[in-house]
Amino acid sequence: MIMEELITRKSLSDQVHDHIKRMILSGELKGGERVPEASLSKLFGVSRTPLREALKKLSDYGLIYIKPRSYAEVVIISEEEAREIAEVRIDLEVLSAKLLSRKGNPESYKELREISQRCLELNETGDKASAFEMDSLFHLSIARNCGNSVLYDIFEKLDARIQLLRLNQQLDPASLKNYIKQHSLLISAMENREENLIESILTAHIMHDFHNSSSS
Amino acid sequence: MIMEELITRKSLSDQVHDHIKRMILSGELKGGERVPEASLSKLFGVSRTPLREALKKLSDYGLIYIKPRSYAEVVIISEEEAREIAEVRIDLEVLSAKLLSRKGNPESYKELREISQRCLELNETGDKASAFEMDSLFHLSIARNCGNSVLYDIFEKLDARIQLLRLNQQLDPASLKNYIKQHSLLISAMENREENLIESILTAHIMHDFHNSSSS
DNA sequence: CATATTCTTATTGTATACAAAAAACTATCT
DNA sequence: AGATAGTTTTTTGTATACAATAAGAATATG
Repeated sequence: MIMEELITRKSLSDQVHDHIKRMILSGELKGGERVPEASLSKLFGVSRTPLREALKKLSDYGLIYIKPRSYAEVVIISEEEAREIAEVRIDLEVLSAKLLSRKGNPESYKELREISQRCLELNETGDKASAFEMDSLFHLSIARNCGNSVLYDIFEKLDARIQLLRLNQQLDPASLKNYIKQHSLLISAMENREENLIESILTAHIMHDFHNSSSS
Repeated sequence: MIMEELITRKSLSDQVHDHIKRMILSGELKGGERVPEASLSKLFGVSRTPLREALKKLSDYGLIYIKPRSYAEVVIISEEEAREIAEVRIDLEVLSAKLLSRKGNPESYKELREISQRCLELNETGDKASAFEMDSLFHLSIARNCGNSVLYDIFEKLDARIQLLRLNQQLDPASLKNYIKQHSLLISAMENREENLIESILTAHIMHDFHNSSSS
């Protein structure tokens, strides 16, 4: 993974995309804020061409809204859309988890346990943002290893908006700890190939995330 | 829908995108064929800028593969990926159909019946390509009216590759007629809110499509 | 003959310039 | 004050030019 970044130096477009994405997901760029090509290209020291491509990609990920011929702004996810995202998310993740459990690859479970552990540790240190980032990696890991790359690609895109929704989340470490601990239950259910259990745990887990994300 | 196209004249990027998409889905541009910016921009009489944006979008839809810094070509969907697409497709469509049946909007069923009817008629006249196009509209209509636009957006993207897979399909009108007739069964199941039936009909329907698409 | 190696060409990545459209502002009028 | 019309400014859409890189061809080498 690190190797890849070393050998294939990214295009300016991608670098700028990553940078702006981080700005949005960190809250530095807030919902509704404009994302003008000119000023941002100046800020990054690149021309409008790669910046424009970066904006297009951000819009694909649902992080900005481009109003044609006018301007682009960071999206504000409505209550309704948050509900829709959670609905699709449950569906896709349940499928991923079931597929992964059918494969039954021990390596995958090991990876999941490690991520889950790091998630707990980050929460202990009070770094909520990083803990959530790690939580996303947990869910992405399931999709990545489930044996369906088309599914992964779809979910990876959806994940951007899932992370965006969490920005408003005001959760005390105790509740978050509770949330993270559900990961272990899910892993066990997958290992035992109990598909009904997988579905109920994951649904509850995601709904927990959803209710905290959209409350504020 | 027609209104929209009239009032918002599309950007060159989008026009070019639509044009190339049609070229690919009609078979005019075949899998593996290169899609160079220079020659195509010349062909359409536009500059490389909008053409480049069109290619980027086509790549988002999974219709071309862009090899960074080198060239782009029309994708060839592997057997493995075709399987993955079918797997995700079943999952998303079953969810859409269930959601639609829970809403129970009569208008939606009316629309589905009309599309299905036109689908049959097109097959009668021997216009297989148009019949398939109409079949895509049938499935897209379910997703559009299911009450989850996030789900629709995802499925709409997947549909491009579903259509691409059908290019190799060699199906006699009788088998196709059989396939299209399953639409009515699905509509009934949705109207009666029999979710298990919805799932089994749709799964069989899509697998039918899948097997015929990936056989050649 | 197969395999490196160099050279040429094709193709993309990025910067820049200009035109067109929309947004923001200002002055005016009711 | 609020709406309206006209003007200015901002911002995007597109064309074009140049640089950098990869592909393909020609040439050398074992």
